Amino acid sequence: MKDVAARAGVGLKTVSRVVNGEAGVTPDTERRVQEAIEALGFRRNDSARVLRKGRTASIGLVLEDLADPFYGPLSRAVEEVARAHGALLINGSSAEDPDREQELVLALCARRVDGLIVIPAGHDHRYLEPEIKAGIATVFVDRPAGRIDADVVLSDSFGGAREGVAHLIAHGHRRIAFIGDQPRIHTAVERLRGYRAAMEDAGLPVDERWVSLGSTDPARVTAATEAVLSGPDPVTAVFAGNNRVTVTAVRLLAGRETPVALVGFDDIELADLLGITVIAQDAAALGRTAAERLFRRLDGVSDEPAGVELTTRLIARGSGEIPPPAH
Amino acid sequence: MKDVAARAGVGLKTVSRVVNGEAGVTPDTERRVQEAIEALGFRRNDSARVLRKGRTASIGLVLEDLADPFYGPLSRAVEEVARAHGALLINGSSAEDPDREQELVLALCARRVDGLIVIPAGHDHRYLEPEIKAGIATVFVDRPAGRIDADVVLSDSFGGAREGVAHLIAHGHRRIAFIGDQPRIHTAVERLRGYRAAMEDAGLPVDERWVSLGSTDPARVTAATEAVLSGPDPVTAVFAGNNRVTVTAVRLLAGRETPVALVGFDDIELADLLGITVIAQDAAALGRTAAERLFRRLDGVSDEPAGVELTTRLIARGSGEIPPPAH
DNA sequence: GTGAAAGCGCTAACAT
DNA sequence: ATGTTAGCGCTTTCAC
Repeated sequence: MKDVAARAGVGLKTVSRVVNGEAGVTPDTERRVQEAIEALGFRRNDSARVLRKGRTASIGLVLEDLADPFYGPLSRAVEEVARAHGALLINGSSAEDPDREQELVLALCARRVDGLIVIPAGHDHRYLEPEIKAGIATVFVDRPAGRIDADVVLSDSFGGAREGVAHLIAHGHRRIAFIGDQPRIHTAVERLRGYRAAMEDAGLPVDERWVSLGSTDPARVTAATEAVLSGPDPVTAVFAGNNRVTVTAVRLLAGRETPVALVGFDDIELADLLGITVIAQDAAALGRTAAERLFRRLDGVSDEPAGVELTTRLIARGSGEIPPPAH
Repeated sequence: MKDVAARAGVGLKTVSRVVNGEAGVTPDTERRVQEAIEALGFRRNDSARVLRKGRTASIGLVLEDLADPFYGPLSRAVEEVARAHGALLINGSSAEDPDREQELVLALCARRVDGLIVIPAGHDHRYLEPEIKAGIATVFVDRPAGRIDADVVLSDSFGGAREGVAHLIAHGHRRIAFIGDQPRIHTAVERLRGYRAAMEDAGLPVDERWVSLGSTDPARVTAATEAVLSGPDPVTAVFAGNNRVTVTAVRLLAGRETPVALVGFDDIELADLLGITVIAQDAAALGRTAAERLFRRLDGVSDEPAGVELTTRLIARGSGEIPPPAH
C-alpha cells in the first residue's frame, strides 16, 4: 500500500480510501491510484486490516465430519448465510473427538473468528467461557452445549423417534428394535428416549436386548441388527437411529427372506427408490437457523441464550409399512 | 499479551517465548507467565502473528457445492492433510459461477491464505497470476485451470467414460445415449469424448439425438432421458455423465416396463443395493493428492507445474449388464 | 535468560 | 480533498 501511494504520488490514506471505496477522492486521483494498484498487482492485506478493525469477517464451523452427507448441506447453508453477511467460513471436522473439537475451537478463537457454530463432540464447554466473554458469539447446533449457557438449535430427536416408532406400532409391530449411535451423543439418547416413550404410550414392554447403542461402523451395526433378528423371539421391525445406521440396516435387511419393517432417522439419497420410510430432518434449515442466530448476535442483539427446536417429518415409503409376519 | 507481561512482571518477549514454547525461559518464570495467562484468559491473537510472520497457516478450498456428496469427502480429505500440516481450511462454494469463484478466490488471497485449492468454475484464471507470483501456491482439482500454467489433479474422465460405454457395448448395446452436465464443464466434455471414442472403437455410429449436455436439474435430465427413450428407434442403454444425472436417470428408469441398461459416472451411496453399475472416482484421493501437492509447494519444492491423473474404476452391479431387448 | 525497540500493513483520528 | 500520526498485537533483532 505504501508502494501504491508512492507510485501514485499520493498519501497512504488516499490509497486506503480508494481501496475501501470511501468518499472524498477526486475521480482523477482515484484513477491514478487504481492504475498504481493494477501495475503493482496490489491486494489489500486483510490480516493487517483485521488487526486494526477487530473484526475478521469470518466465522468458524466445527462439525463431526464434512464427508457425512448430513453435514454437507448443513455446512453449505451456513456458508450461504455467512456470504450474505460478507463473511467467510472456516470448516473443521472434530471426528467426534472432544479433544479435537476443543483444539479446533481454540484455534478458531486464536484467529479471532467473529463467531462460532459448533456441533459438539464433547460435553463440557466451559473452556469456551473466556472466549465468549471476550466477544466470540457462539451457537451450538444439532446437540446442546455442555455445562455452559449458550444458544442452541436442535432437531426434535425425541419427537421424531417417537413418531417413527409409533408408526411401526400402528402397523401392527410389538417387538421393535432400536439400533443407535454412541450413547455419549445427545441425539442418540434422545432418539432412544423417543423410542421408549412410543413403546410406553402403546403399553408395550421393551426387552433390553432389542436396544443397542454404539459405533455406527457397519460391522457393529450389522452384528447388532443380526442379534435382534435371531433367537426364538426376534423383533419384527427395526428403528435405525441415524443415516449411517439406516444404510447398513437396509443392506442387511435386503438380504433376508422374511421381510422386516424399518424406519430410519434422517433422510438418505435414493431412499425413495429403495422405499425406505424415514424421519427426515432438514439439515440445511438447521445450519441456516444457527447461522442467522449467530449473525443476529453479531449485529448486537444480546437477549438471553435460547434454544430452538426444528420439527421432523415422517416420510412413508414402504419399509415402515411392512406388517409383522402372521404366525 | 502486554497485560500478561505486566501481571507476571516480565517483559513482552518472555511471554511470547512461553506462548510459543520457545527455549530460554526458566521454569519459574514460565510458571508465573502461565498463571497470568490462565488468570487473564489470554489467547494469542493469530491475526497479529500472521501480520508479522507472513504465513497464515490456512489454505482455501473453492469448490462447486459443499452439499454435493461428491465434494464432501474431497473437502474432508483436504482438511486432513491441512491438519497434518497445522493449517486450517477455509471453504467456499462457487455454485458453478465463474464470477463467484473469482470473488471467493480473491477474498482468500486478501486473507493471505498460504495456498489455494480450486475446482474451477470459470475458464480464465489469469486473474490469479499476480497472486501466484506473490507466493500463493495454487493447485487445481477435478478440472484444469484456464489460460494459466498451474498444478492440476484430475480423474481420468475420458478413460472412465470410454470404459463404461465399452462395457455397455460388450453387453450387446448399439444404441447408447449420453446424458451429461453443462458443456462448459471440462469433465462433461471429456466424458462425452470418452463416449464417442468407445462408440468409434466399436465401429458404431452416434446419432446426435442420443447426446444431451446441459443442467443437472432433474427436470432437464428427465426430459432429455425421456427423449432418447422414445421415438421409433429408442436407445437401449444410457450413460449418465455424473452423480446428479445418474440419480435422476435411475428414478426415471425404475418406472419403465422395458428395462434399460445404465452406467453412471461417479459412485453413489446405496448404488450397491439398487444394482447401479458405475464408473467410480475416488473423491478423497483427489482431495488428498491435491493437498499434498500444495503443501509440497509450500515446503519450497518448485519444479514445473504438472498434472496428475487418477484412474477410475468400473463397478458392475447389474444395471450395466442388462442386455438389449431381443427384437 | 531476559527485555527494549522497531516494524509487519493497515485504519481511526486528527490535521491541513 | 488529502496527508500525518499513532497504534492494533505480535515477532524479530539486538542489546543487556
